[in-house]
Amino acid sequence: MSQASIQEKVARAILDVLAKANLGCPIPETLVLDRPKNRDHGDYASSIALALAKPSGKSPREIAEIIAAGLSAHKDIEKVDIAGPGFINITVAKAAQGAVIVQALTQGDKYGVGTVMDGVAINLEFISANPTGPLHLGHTRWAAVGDALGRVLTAAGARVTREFYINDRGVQMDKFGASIRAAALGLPTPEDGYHGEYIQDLAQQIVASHPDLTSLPEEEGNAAFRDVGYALQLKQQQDVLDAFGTHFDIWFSEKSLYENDFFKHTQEKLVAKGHVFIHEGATWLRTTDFGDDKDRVMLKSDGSFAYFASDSAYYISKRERGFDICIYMLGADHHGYMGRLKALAACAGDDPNYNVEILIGQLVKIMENGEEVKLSKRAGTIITLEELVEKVGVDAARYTLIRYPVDTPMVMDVDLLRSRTNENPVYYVQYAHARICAVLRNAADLGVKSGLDSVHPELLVHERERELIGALGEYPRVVASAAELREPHRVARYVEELAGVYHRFYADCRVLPMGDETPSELHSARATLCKATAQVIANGLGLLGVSAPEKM
RNA sequence: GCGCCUGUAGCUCAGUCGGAUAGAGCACCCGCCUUCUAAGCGGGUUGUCGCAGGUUCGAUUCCUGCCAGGCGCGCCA
Repeated sequence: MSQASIQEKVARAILDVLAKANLGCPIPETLVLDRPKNRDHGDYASSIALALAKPSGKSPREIAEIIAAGLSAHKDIEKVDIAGPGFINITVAKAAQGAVIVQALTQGDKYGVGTVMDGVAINLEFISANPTGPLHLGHTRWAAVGDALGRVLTAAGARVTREFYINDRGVQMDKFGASIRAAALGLPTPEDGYHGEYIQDLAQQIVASHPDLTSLPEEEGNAAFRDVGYALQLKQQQDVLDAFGTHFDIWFSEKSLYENDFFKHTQEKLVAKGHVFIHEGATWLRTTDFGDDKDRVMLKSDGSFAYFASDSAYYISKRERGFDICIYMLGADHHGYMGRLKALAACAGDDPNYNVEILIGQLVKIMENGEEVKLSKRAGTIITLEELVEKVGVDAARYTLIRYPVDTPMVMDVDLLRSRTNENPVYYVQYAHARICAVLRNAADLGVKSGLDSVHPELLVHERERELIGALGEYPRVVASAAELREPHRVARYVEELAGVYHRFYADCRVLPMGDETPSELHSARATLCKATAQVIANGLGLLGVSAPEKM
C-alpha cells in the first residue's frame, strides 16, 4: 500500500490549480516542495510562482495569489502564506500531517520502500579485488557504500544483483602462486612477486594440509600452490565481507568468461556491429567511434587475451543475463575506464548513457597517531578491512565510510573512531534509537498505551512534535533520491538529522507521566510518536547495514 | 599535453530541478540530571562559499577561463 504522502498531495493540488488557471504557458509535470529551513515559513514551500512568472507574463505574486486561493479550501491545508517576491508557504493541517505516524507503524520496516525504480534490473558490481591478498582500505569504501547502495536501490523497487568479479586468471595469479611456493620452500620471493606476511601464512597452511605439493617440479608446483592459495584467499575475503555485513549474490569468475567459447561469442557479436578491426596482428575494438581516447586491444598479436577481452566479455555477459543497468563502482585510479566501458557498451549497440553507470570513488586516507599512514604493500603498511573492523567495529567503520559522498576524498581518523565517543555520529544516531527503546519499555511498565489506537495527531501541537512528525514524513523521498542519485550517504545524513530532531523533542516534551500522574492520551500520543520514530531510525540504519541497538 | 575528481568556519565535512538570514560535528566559553538513557539539550564565538567573468528577478549551486591539490592516460593486469 503506497499511499500518497502529504507532500505529494499538496504538490498535486498546486499543479491542479495551475492547470485550471490558464496561465498561457506550460506548467511542470511534477513538483517537489521544499522543506523551509525557517519554521516561520510553514511546513512546505514552493517557488513555483517565481519560476512561472516569466513564461506566463504575470507577476510572481499574482500567480502566488491564484495558487493560494485555489488551495484555501483543501482539507489537508491549514493555511497558505505568500512571502517575499512570491514564495508560497504552506502549513499543513495537524491531522493530515499525523498520517505519517500511521504509515510508519502500519508499514513497519517497509516504510520508505518506494517505486521510483520499480522493476529495473540492476547489476551492481563492486570491490572486485584480486584474490591474491586480503581486502585493504581501498576496497573498504566500496564494501560499505556498495552494499548500502544495493539496499537503497532495492528499497526503491529495483531488482538488484550484487556481483563480485574475481580476477582469477592471468599473470597476477601466476605470480601469486610462485610467491607462495617460494615462501613454502624457503626460497627468495620472485621478481615482482607478492611480499606480505599473509603469503607466509598461506604457505604454512598449504604445506600443513598438502605436504606433497612441495615436492612438485617448479611449473607444476607454482600452479598447484596458486590454485590452493586462491581457494584459501578467496574464502578469507568472503569471510571478512560476511563479518562486515556485505553479501554478494554472485561471485563471478573471470576465468569462466573463456569457457564454452563465450569470448568467441562476444567477439562475433562485436564484429557484427562493425567496430572490430585487425592492426599489426592484434584484434582491436574501435572504441574511439564512441568517444574513447584510444582504441583498445582485445587479442594481442601473439594471440593471447588482453585484459580488455575480459572486460568486453563480462559486459556482454551482464547484458545477456538480463540486466538493464550495469553499475561499476571503481576506484579513482581506474577512472580511465569510464571512456572505454561506455564506448564498449555503444560498440555493442547499447545506450551508454543508460545501460552503463560508472561510479568513481575517491581514495580514502587514513590517519593514525596524528599522521597519515602511507599505504604500501611492500612496506607492509596496508591496512586491511579486517584490521579496520578490529580497531573500530563494524558499525562505526561502515557508518563513517558511507556518510560521505564518494566523489570526495575522505580521511578516516582511526584514533577518533577508536575512542568511541560521540564524536562519531553513528553513536548519536544509535543512541537516539536506544533512548526511544528505553522510553517504550518504561511506557509499558507504566501502562501507557502506544500504537495505532493512540496516534492522536490533534494533540501533538508542540513545535518539537511538529518538527519530528515533519522529519518522519521526509524519509520516503530521502530514500528515493538516494537511489536515483546513487548516493546512499543521503540516508546517513537524514538519519542524523532525524536523531537530532528527536533528541530536541525528548528534551522539551516529557513523554511519560511523572510521579503519581495518571497516563493521559497525550502521553500515549507521544509514546506512539516515539515508536514511529524508532521505526524510521531503524529502517534508515538498516539501509546502511548498521545496527539499531535497543540498549547502549 | 589530455581526462576525471576536489577547493565552503581554526579542523573534518553537509548543502537533489538555481531561491528567502550558507549549515552540522569537533575545538573554545557558559548553563541544564532529587523522575523517561547527560553517548543528551540550550546559549555564545567563527565565513571574500579558491579567483575572475557570464546567464538570471535571484548563483555556493549552471556556463567559460584561470589558480591550487589528488588521481589517471600500456599489444600491464
